[in-house]
Amino acid sequence: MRAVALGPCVFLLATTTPSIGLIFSGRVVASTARVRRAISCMPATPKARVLLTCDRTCRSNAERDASSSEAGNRQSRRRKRDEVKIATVTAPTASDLFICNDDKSPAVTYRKTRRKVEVADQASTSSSCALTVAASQPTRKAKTGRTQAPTTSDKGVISKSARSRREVAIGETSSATTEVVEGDDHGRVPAPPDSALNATSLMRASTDTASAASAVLLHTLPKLFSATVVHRPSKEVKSPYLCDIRLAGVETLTLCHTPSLGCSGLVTTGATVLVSQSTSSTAKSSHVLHHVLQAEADGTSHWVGTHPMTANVLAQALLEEGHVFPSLSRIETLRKEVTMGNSRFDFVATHADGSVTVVETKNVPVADNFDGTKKERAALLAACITPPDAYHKIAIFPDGYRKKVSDPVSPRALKHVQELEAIVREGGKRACLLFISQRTDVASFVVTSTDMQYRTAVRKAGENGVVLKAFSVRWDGASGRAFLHRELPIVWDAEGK
DNA sequence: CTCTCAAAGCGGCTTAACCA
DNA sequence: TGGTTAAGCCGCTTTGAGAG
Repeated sequence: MRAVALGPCVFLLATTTPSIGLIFSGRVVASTARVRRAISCMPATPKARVLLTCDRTCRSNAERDASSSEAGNRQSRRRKRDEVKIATVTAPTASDLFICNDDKSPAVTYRKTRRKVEVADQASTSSSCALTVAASQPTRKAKTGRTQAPTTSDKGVISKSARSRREVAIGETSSATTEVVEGDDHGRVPAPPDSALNATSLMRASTDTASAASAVLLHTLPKLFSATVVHRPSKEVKSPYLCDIRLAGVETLTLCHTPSLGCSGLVTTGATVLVSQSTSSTAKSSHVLHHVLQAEADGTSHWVGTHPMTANVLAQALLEEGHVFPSLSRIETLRKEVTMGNSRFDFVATHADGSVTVVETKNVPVADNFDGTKKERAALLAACITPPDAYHKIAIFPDGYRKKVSDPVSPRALKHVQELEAIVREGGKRACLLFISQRTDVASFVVTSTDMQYRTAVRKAGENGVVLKAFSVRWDGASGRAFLHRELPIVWDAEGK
């Protein structure tokens, strides 16, 4: 295959045999992996059109699944993957294999680069339609897409980011259809007029996009809907991963997936939340919970991101944009979910100078004015200690349920730290523990003193060379946009060191 | 009190199967 | 035989129920 000679052109990716191929000028010339490599060889191409489709004559995955024992979830996921897909990519990279479009929804989102692709001329046929790229908020429908299955040649490899998300943020227009909750620099939003927190009242249209435009956009979620948690776990399905919510303006209860479960007490009865519609046809719930509104004593409130997977997406963006390692050479490739030793680490970054950094990300949803046990807090209150500034809380990790006080909150997290330290000790690689707090009311980060096993392990790892970083992220309410807020200092003692 | 199990959803990895 | 994909497995996340 003459990959380099392809130039700006129309790619047609189609399954002809059970293999997926690249059709160029109507002829199958390559398989998926070769397409990836072909695209990676075209850095000078300003724009290419990509059509992912499926030859219905071949035996589909759905048919295979129907005859297998595992017919449920995967069958649906693969059926989606087999649907016709149309997309265009600007300055294509190896990771720009596009996904999922159908004739009802012209919008396409590629999950890893989070770009939205729109069909400019909907009247066009699939083989000749003109397509344009728009860096704006993906639609809910677009999220249904999935990437093509990774090939053995380049599993999990994400190419260097094609362009800065900062540029994307600046280039955004006001075309987004969802209403926006604009907060101040702390991400605070004003309290509603009545005492009951009503997210709908907070979702006023934005009149000032300047602050958002100058910020570093890290991620954009699909359209979000306001709701209130009624039961968790759900009364209908007794899984801790599901809750009953009441969507704004809807009387009946709706089943919602809560991937972070109770999120240390944040997602509880009465909580105001933002949810997206589930895109899985096999999911038991129709919606997925993303943010919870945390009220402050002074009447303001903050959106707190609770979705643990989003923390990884945010971490990826921070890594790719050079915010985590500003003094190191840029990251060339970023592999996700890489198994090393007995653990699987979130990212392995290869820098331009050939050095390698192993990164483990932790979502830090919890923040408080005080890090300690309930007993210690009661003692402080009894001593009439003045409450600290509500907007200078500490992001605290970990904070979770445990059976025994002597147990670590998260044995896995402890294992990860110890293995990161081992990686540094072996030499040849850098290791980093990256904490992501999806809230803006925090001024610093601590590893909780209520889990001394983990705290000691992290501190020891840091002393032995593991890079410890913490960032806070500002969520723009219902617009679903996440911006870098600040890097948080990691505090170990009362002197702030 | 302690331990085990299960719950939903996502996505990477391994192995088997298939095709040119 | 080499290349590629499908199928299945597993890790990850937190909490509550039930058994011993």
